[in-house]
Amino acid sequence: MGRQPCCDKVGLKKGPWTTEEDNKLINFILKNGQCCWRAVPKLAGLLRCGKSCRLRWTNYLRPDLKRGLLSDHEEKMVIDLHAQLGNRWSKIASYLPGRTDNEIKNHWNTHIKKKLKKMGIDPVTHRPLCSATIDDDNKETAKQRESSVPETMDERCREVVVETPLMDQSTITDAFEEDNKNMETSPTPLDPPQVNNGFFSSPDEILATSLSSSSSSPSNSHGGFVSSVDNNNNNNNNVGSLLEDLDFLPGFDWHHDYINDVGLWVEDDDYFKELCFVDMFSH
DNA sequence: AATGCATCCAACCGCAAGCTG
DNA sequence: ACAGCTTGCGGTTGGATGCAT
Repeated sequence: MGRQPCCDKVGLKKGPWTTEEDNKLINFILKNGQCCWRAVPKLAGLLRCGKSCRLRWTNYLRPDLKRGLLSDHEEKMVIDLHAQLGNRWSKIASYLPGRTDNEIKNHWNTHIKKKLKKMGIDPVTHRPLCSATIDDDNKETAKQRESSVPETMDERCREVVVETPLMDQSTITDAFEEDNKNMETSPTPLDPPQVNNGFFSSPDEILATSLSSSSSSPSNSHGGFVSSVDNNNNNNNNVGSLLEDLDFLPGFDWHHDYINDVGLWVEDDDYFKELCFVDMFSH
């Protein structure tokens, strides 16, 4: 027995939504909440399938959605997250409040991908492009590598030991800032965190030193500062931005691991080694 | 003004995961 | 364990728009 289609296609409308349809859907969901998308079109008086209604609501009508282009900061987050998660757009979107997976996916395909290529970075692997760029013949290989993105930090760490290091994130940041000079600038979405003498004032914040350095000096080749911020505090992303701006540790680069919600100063290729260290500490 | 091309993004499609009986 | 159903995800498409010629 074959699979039933998601909806009875006969007599159902497809294509762009009209204002009238939007209003019907908004009114219905605001009144009844989100439940049983299959039943929504019938109850809301729409000639659409439930899937189409769900998509319209989640990608366009939801009141908590941000509109407009992604900010520089959001773009950087997307790049960092993509480096760690691959094409898991919904997962990436979950770290960007008010943004949808579709929006991020579109932005990636139309803007970021192009920028990275222009900067000589492979948008699939986030590593410097070789002389041969990824053409159609190599797409399959790239796909396979992407599908094998390790789940845990430990796995990622193990992999990195034998692989080419990732592109220096500060290079990406600089290039993006340069590139974005010509674009419309948007204000930083969040207020910067309070910092006293280079240390965070909130009790939720910690500063830790590297495992590899029995001394706490960040000048150790594997040394780094780690900052963790309360999940409920939206300032976490700004901590990274702020420290980036501060030129806090000359010779070190600021990285943010959005998945584990930690930021850290690292030296060149030590990015994932440091992430691994953070992961070890958190378990 | 007309045409062709490139770009963008909302919406669609097919598949897989998750849930329930 | 299995089948059927719903929901969610990621890849892809095609219409709208902008720009160059």
